[in-house]
Amino acid sequence: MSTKEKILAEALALFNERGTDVVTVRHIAQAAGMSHGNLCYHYPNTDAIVQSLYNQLVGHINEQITAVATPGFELIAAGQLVAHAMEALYRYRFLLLDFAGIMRRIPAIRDQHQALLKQRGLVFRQLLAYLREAGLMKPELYAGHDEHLLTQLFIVGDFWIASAEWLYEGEAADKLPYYQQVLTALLVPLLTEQGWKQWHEAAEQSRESQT
Amino acid sequence: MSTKEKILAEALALFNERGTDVVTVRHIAQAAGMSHGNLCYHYPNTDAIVQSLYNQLVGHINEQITAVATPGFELIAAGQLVAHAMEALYRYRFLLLDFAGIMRRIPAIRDQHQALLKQRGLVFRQLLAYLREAGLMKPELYAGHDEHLLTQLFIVGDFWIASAEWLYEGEAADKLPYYQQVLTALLVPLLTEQGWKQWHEAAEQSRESQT
DNA sequence: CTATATTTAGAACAAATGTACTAATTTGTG
DNA sequence: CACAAATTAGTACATTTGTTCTAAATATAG
Repeated sequence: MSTKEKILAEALALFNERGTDVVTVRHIAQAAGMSHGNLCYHYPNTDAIVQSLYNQLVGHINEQITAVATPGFELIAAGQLVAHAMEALYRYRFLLLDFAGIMRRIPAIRDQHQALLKQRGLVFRQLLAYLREAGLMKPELYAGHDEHLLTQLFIVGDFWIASAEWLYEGEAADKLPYYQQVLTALLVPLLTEQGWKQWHEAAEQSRESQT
Repeated sequence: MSTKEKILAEALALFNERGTDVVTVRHIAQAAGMSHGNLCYHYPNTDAIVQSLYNQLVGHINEQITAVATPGFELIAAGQLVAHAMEALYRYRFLLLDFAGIMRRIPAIRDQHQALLKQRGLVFRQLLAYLREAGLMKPELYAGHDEHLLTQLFIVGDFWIASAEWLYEGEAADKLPYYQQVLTALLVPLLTEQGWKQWHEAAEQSRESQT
């Protein structure tokens, strides 16, 4: 493991445990077993480290998107993608736990994240159109409901982590599957009977693939 | 306005604007036009101020609950209550924007908030039971969906503020009504036809009362 | 091997911060 | 008015932090 990788790994652990606002270059250097002078040679300050970790996360998620992407959209593939994305997000959870502070301090990340969500919005609208075309989803409940649903998906998709960190009371191993269910449960009431059937089949197949 | 009130007011403005992690007793004292020595006489540190502001918020919301509470549950009253609570939450938005940092730093607030959400959970389950008894809401979609819905309501109910702060792109005046719609849209797909009708009437009445 | 570039450790310094303390001022009360 | 309690301003100091700098150590290329 290179020095830079070591720094990022230790910083990630500290950020997740203590929060970006209290972790300093000296803390990270101590955890990584090096002088803080050396650490500042590689990364001038903690913001640069946060930026690198954010890039790592986006890289991981993009990798998974290209790995899972198949010609012809499949509900099962979509489920796997969401599961992988949520795992990655949880490994870098400090980014969303300290969301406001990071967005304020590091404008580059703020701009990137806003762009990311705009792109996600486009993909989601395509997904909705496909599901309706295939007769799997009901038409829009009222004018503007799709927009509301999109916002719900963004909020739950980003901030389930804060809920998981402070309010979840179940088994640790069930945590991520539970919040994946919470997220998909946003769509379930909007499925047609046919969509409901297909969703059940996909859920069973994913359960089989786990065991 | 007493000195303590002045301190709390200035601290609230600074916290909302800059975040709790960068605002110090000296900043607050300067904004309030007093020495930081004096400020520390009233509140030993910023955490004590945050705690007081949290208590203020809970106080405001409880006031509104008792003010709106009427014998026999009314959907209109519930809508007003949600609107008022969201307004109060938005005035104290730093509490939820810096959620993780505050929960970590101030265990008393963490415990209070966890207790608050447990209580909210009980009220919500009663609400669901009432709505189903009155034939306004469909039965549970699948075993465990009520639990998922409750988690969705908690996440959106707390973290719509972060979304509103960084991602909302509409008119500022429409911000709170928009997110109130997003929140209620979690329940709309679960209403029966009768519930749908009553919800429409309530929405019209609230629109009339606004003008 | 040797020279050059890279990496590392540690010192140094200014600025900011939390906290405690003192003395002056104001307020309230008999 | 007198006097005690409270409020307020300002000072002082140890600690932490970001940042820069120097010199030593290590690695790399010719």
